[in-house]
Amino acid sequence: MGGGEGKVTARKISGDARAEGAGQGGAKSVSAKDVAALAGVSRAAVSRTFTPGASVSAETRRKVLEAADALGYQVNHLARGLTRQQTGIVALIVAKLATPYRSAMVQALTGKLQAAGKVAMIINTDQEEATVELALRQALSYRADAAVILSGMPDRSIADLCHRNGQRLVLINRDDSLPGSIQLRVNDAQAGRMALLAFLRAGCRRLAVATSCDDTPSLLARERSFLEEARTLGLDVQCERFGASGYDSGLALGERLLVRPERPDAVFCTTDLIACGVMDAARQRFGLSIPADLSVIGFDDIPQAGWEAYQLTTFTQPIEETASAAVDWIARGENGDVPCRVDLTATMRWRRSVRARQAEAAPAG
Amino acid sequence: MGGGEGKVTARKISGDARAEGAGQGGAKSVSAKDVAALAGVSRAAVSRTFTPGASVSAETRRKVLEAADALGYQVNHLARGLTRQQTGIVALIVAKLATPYRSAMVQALTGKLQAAGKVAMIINTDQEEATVELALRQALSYRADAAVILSGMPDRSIADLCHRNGQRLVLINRDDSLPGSIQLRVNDAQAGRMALLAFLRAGCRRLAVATSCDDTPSLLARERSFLEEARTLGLDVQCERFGASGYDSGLALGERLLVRPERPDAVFCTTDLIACGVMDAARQRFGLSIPADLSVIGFDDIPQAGWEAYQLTTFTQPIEETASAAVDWIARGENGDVPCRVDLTATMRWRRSVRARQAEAAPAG
DNA sequence: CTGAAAGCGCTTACAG
DNA sequence: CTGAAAGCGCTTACAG
Repeated sequence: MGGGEGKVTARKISGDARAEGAGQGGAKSVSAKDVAALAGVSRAAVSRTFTPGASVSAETRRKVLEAADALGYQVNHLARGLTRQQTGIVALIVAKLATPYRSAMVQALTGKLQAAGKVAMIINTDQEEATVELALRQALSYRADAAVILSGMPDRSIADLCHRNGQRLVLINRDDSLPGSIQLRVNDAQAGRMALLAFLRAGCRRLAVATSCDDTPSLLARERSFLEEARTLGLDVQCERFGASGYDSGLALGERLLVRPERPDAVFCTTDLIACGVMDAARQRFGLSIPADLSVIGFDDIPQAGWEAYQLTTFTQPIEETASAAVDWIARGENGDVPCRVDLTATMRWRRSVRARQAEAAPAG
Repeated sequence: MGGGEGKVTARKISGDARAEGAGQGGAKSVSAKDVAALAGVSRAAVSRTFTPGASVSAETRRKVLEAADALGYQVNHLARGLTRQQTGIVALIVAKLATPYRSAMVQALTGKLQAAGKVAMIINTDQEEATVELALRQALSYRADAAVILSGMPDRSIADLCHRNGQRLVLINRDDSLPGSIQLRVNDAQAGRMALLAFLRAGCRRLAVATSCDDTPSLLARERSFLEEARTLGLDVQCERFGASGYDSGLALGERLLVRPERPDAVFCTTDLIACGVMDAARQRFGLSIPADLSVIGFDDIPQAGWEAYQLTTFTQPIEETASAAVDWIARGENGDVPCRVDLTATMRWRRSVRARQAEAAPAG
């Protein structure tokens, strides 16, 4: 399964002797018992030394710490998790992790989780389908205190299972709300409307939206709100939908849209990646110039949107805020039978892909 | 710490009752004992049912499975890890996860780990410095079977601690070799030489390299090999070094290089991100055209290198192969007192940022 | 094939 | 403050 082109050459390195320490194979690690023995105290004493707020005398503590250090002792969080009611593990369930937006979110989440004394376990759902359920079961197996769902949507029964087992759920931009979970949402719908208005103010009249076939709640909300606002204003919008929401789809979408007789002069892309593709198609394949011939607005504000070659006007995802809200809720650990919802806002980031406001253009002929 | 601009509005959702199941707070999850009771068998029987290859009669197995399903039982991997000598957890130690190359590696690693029945725990070392050691200690706390180091380099003493505790180390593009570890390396040095030769064949004569101040082994090897090969051939190379290895540094590096009186006609960038920055600086700030006025070669083959706006000639990192090699070694679980090394190769990917071969140019005046 | 029992490494009332 | 003991949920020889 791992094949590919890079040639692999393995060889043993002779040198370097073996580590001084313990023998062969899966070495047993040092336990509290060992430390207790060396320090001349009880196992309980060493446990207390490593439990913030437990009562140990300074002297005992010193002896324990010394012995622990000498032995290289680390408290075993697995065993601790078995005893206490929580493990400190939080599962991040995610597909297509290498995408700019996703990886930024995962970076923020792992960093903040760490700062809060938790640790992230990542469960990759790229593989087979219908795996959100499997992922959640795996999280359950490791007794994760919580699971953060970045991709896919668990159905009710598995969510209930999590809830029954005390595993809390945070749903990022998913639409259902589930018992014992928190739902983090961004203002996708508002963004769609703002994009439309921005185009109109710029004097654009041949409107289009480019989106993918991934029907995530966010993408749908962006698309629909743009369309609805247009309908309200009695405007026509050409809508093209294709593939996954990546750069390549953007390229294809750009081609399809720009080849039309009624060539759009503005396109709202539900994703920055799509927008970059659309821009490249416009420039390289149609010789168009942006924003003079075509205005583009994206969503996400991935790093590439700010690159000189794009300078894309877009909506910046509140990644830090989202991650903070998730981690705070997890760390707070309230009983959470009542579903909770937090609304975050993606704010518009003006760059140079929308032409400057200009007088109402005469209807293009 | 998590502040920022997005406005946050939280509110409770009233509806939806509470889940039918267990009561308030950190619900206790169902254990093998519960299943055993319901199925009318011993705890050992349920354990065996979930242990591949253990001996259970079909009838017992059926009863157990039925009860387990009814109760929503999941074996507790933490408890299992306590008993068996391994937990199935592998720690990924990484900084700057949101970078294209890093996130692709993490995606590959998590996917393959999962396929091999392991699970990835990610330890983010963005925060404070000197945290590789802390990260490794955390991995030890969770009794990770292995730790994969993508960023930073642990010093000898902590590596020994890992080894003594039976935690195996995989080092991706780090230069030291450590006991009980595997070292995965890519042919950076060869790449540097190939890049130089490619420029020469294209007729470029005013050579430069653009790199960052991150002194990772890989970056250094790429830079040095390019420089040395040039020296061997008696050629001069302008070398510019700046910041971290991202797009912004590339922009700055491009400016610094292109403003020089002896303007380079070829620049080898130790990273694709830097290359994209250099290309944008060349085009947008100097009105240069690529490859006519300037040839560029990068390294990594991140997705953006293939975007129409760049079409960057680069070296593609053997990400899948690297991840496979790492996971195979981890899964194999050999005793590993002897350090092991695997050499992978990044192959050159020709695109359009190097001008076509041309007759030896008359020495530019 | 199956169950009783010991053990993995920790924590936490419970006495002192 | 401190230790002995029970318990967290599982697995694995050991007998049967």
